[in-house]
Amino acid sequence: MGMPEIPDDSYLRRVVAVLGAFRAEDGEVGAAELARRTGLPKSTVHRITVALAEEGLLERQGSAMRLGLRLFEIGQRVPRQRVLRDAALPYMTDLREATRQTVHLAVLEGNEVVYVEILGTPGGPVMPSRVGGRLPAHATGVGKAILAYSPPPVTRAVLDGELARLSERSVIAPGLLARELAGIRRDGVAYDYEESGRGIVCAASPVLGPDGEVLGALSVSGWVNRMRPAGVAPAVHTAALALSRTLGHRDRPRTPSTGHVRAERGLQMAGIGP
Amino acid sequence: MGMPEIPDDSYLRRVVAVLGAFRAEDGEVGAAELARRTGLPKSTVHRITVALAEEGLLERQGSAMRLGLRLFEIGQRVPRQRVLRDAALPYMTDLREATRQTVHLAVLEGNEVVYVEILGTPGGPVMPSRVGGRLPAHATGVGKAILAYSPPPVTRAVLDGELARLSERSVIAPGLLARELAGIRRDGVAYDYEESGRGIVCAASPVLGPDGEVLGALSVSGWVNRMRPAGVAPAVHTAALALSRTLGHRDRPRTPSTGHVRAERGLQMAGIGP
DNA sequence: GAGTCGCGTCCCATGAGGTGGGACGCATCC
DNA sequence: GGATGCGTCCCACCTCATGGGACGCGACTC
Repeated sequence: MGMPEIPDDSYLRRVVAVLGAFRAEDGEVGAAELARRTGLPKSTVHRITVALAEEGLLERQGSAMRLGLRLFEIGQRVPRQRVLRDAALPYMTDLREATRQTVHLAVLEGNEVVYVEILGTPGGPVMPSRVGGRLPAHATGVGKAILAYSPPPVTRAVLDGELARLSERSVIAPGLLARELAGIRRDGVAYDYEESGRGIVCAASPVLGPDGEVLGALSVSGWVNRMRPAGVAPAVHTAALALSRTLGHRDRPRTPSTGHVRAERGLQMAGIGP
Repeated sequence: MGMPEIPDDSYLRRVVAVLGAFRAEDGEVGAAELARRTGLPKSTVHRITVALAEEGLLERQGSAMRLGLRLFEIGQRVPRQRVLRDAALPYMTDLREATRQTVHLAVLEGNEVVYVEILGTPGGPVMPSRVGGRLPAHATGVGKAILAYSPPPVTRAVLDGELARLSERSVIAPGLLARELAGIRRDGVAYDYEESGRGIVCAASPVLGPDGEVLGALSVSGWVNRMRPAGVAPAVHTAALALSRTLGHRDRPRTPSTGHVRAERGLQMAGIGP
């Protein structure tokens, strides 16, 4: 009866668990705290942190430790974010210049979006988003834009999963969300009316790759009483289309099932680099 | 005779070696290529990459693999870059606005600087620097600014180490470099006259923390015939001083040995928060 | 079409090394 | 002084990483 103590061990899993135990807010953390967060024996955490520090992935200041700079270096080499960010940055600055609002660039990972770059504005609202941070895809503008152009299995997984609410206006009804995604596919623009946070609205558009696959999304966000989503939508849409084109996209954005998709080749946007 | 085959194994070291084998330029890499770069047996690399993919640190597209988005997420949580970057960004945009040149933010790691943030300009030169990339500290403006305010042992290690040349004007004479660092301590500004790359000049100033310890450096770079380093120096110096003040620095920047240094507490800039 | 090369994958006997409960010293707090 | 938390270290057990080699595959060459 019952799982035999979870056979799911392996050294690497524990190491990653320790690294993942560091939260975005905290700087230095003690070994005991890490043991508590990971559920690993104190002794094991101690040994792992010592080993990680030897490799430079962790920095030890006496007995307190924090994530090492080497992790930042490696993280900046991740193609999914680097290629997209490098290509998108000029368009993002244009977008901020034109709209005077906060500009977001995000990609999808599972049921969530990961923010790759954010260009803020001096007087803008404090967004719940952080570079490298995650938010439920269904409750954000960028997330809905990506989901609308994702392969059916991906979209279905989100619709069938748990739809958490970020604010009282978050759309958490699967049917309603599915219908909204259809509308986004038709317009090429997704809206967020205070669904990700109080007082924050947003317009977003998908960024498509060479084979019509969605790579991420751009968005413009601002205070509900200082920005009209429909007003900035053309700018966001245009910027996303232009960015898609520089990334090699040829067709007009359509339903993923339409068009001549060469799915076998995958993203293969490897050689774009410097 | 000679080293007995390097007893220096350990699983973790190999795992980190595999992750480090990914270069900034390349997107997807094969297992055989990784084995070649790391010097590890093909069989070992295969097993490690499979394990890494299970943890999400690597993404496998068929048989090709690339660094996973999770590494980017973790990398963005590294305090050394996050706290500094968040605090510096406003000053950096001001600096770019005022000078219309490329602005750099970097920290020291060993004998090299790691670039934390770069604000480029449309018409500016292509710099050898990349966010998350490394360059020899002694051959860059930011590097010399940091070294000038670093603890003696750190500076000595660089002076005694190998001083590689990035260009024909790189300062690679230890004595000359030491004298230049003394001048930087006096002025609060470091210059780079085509020492890091052809046609590129730069002015840099150190960013100091609460206890007078150097956290990093700001710089402004541009074409040698379109920017006068001495002209932008006051702006860079001012921005660095202002940034240092927001980070809790109280005294005027002096030689690290001067002033009431409370070194025991270390950086401890943990709680500055999100 | 036979040969060759490089690739990713898988197997398996060996032993290196990760495991974790527990002990220890040390601070801090009541 | 007792209690609680911390980081560190030890050591007998046994899991699991090791890497040489075999295999199938596709892409070339002669």
